[in-house]
Amino acid sequence: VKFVNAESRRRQNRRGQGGRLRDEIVAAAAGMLEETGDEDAITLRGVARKVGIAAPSIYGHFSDVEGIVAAVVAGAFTELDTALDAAGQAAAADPEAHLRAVCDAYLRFAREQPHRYRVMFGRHRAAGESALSQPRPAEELLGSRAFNTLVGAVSRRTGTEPDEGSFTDATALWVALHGYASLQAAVPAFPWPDSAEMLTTLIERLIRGPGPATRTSGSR
Amino acid sequence: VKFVNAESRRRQNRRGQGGRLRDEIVAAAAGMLEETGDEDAITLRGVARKVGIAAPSIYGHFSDVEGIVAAVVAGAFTELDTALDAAGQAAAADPEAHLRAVCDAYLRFAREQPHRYRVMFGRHRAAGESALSQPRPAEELLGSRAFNTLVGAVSRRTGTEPDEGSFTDATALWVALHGYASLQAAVPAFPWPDSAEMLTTLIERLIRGPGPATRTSGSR
DNA sequence: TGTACATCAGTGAACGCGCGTTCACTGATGTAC
DNA sequence: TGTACATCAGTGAACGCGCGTTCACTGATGTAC
Repeated sequence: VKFVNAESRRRQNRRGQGGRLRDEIVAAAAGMLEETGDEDAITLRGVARKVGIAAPSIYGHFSDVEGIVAAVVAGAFTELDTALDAAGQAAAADPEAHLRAVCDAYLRFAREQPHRYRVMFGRHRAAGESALSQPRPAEELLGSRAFNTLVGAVSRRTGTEPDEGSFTDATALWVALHGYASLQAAVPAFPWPDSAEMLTTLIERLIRGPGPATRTSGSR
Repeated sequence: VKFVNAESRRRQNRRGQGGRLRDEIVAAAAGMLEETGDEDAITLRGVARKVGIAAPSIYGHFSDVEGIVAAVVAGAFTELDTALDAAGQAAAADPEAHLRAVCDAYLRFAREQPHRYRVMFGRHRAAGESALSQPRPAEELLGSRAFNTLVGAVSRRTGTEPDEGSFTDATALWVALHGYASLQAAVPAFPWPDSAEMLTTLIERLIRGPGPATRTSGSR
């Protein structure tokens, strides 16, 4: 009996192509998105042209253009996860600096790749889409690792185990970070505070520090 | 001398058309956007088909499809302004309820017309675009009336005149409202708090109440 | 008041273009004997 | 080791489609005399 199973049926990459062409397609699409600023500039023929292959060659790797965009988005989420982790580890010593570094990395990611960031969160997914029909766990979890990094940073800062409170805090912080990043890109004419100032305001107000959990929140 | 000036050169509407057709075009485009969820479903031929006119008839009112989208966006901003004002006036008595009503109206607008809302703030405008070339004051100020309504509601709540502090507070609140509204639409699988709960959290933490301006903000 | 004329909002046919997709194919790679 | 064959990633030509845009036009409306 030879090594015959589902695993060994996979084709090996020929002459460096195969798996590599797939990556080149995704990279070309990501480049076109960031250069043109328009996700509809990602066309099957356009991508093929940029990669230097014939248009039908795409079909060996993606069944349609939506699949390419999905791969671009998935790659961007992986990069975001990595960026937040790296920033957090670089400032692991001090909980306050740690949280701030993670938030700062989030804003930097959005600022440096505005269009990829926009496509990550700008397309409205249907509510039941991921749950019904095909269970696509990878897609369902997109961004959850980054969010967990944020929850961890928040709970370290508040000096608690990750719990409901740090989840609520991290949600509020995420919402504010996303709002700042996307509005700043969409409405550059607004007199925005710079990101350092904004981060100070948001973290100070949204995240409970360690110690007694009292908070002055208005006179009522 | 007859009444000859720039004003009187304007054509009068023929048989109810003219100005009315322009409105029908914008309404059809807005409907297509909200129905399909895709701003690129707004094509010149598609809009003409929906209105029931020949495609070239559009050119009498818009020079290109981008002009139609711009009109849809401008109309949406006017509606948002109106909605926030109306909600504020309906709850004018109590400053806390007033602010909450304005924020609630903002979230409701985004929830009820998710795609129009997305297009309002989802397209990245170039930084110098509005300032350079053609000065388009109307476009430059899109959304500023709604923001001013928010600043006013915040300063009433904090019991101050609109100043730098209420501007900062309103900015933080806007950022959070936008982030919540757009992320909820983009990532419906996330376990979002409902909007009442989210509003309570955000207003409580981001807006200073009246009275002594002390705030507990962590131990450092 | 009547008539000839100017205006102009909207039409219908036609165009060239880039798109996604299909199809039979090519030719290098890897394998069975 | 050598040879015939199977595999399959990628090709090039061709298609039908919806698009934006042009052009000469139509026909109702309003106006000058």
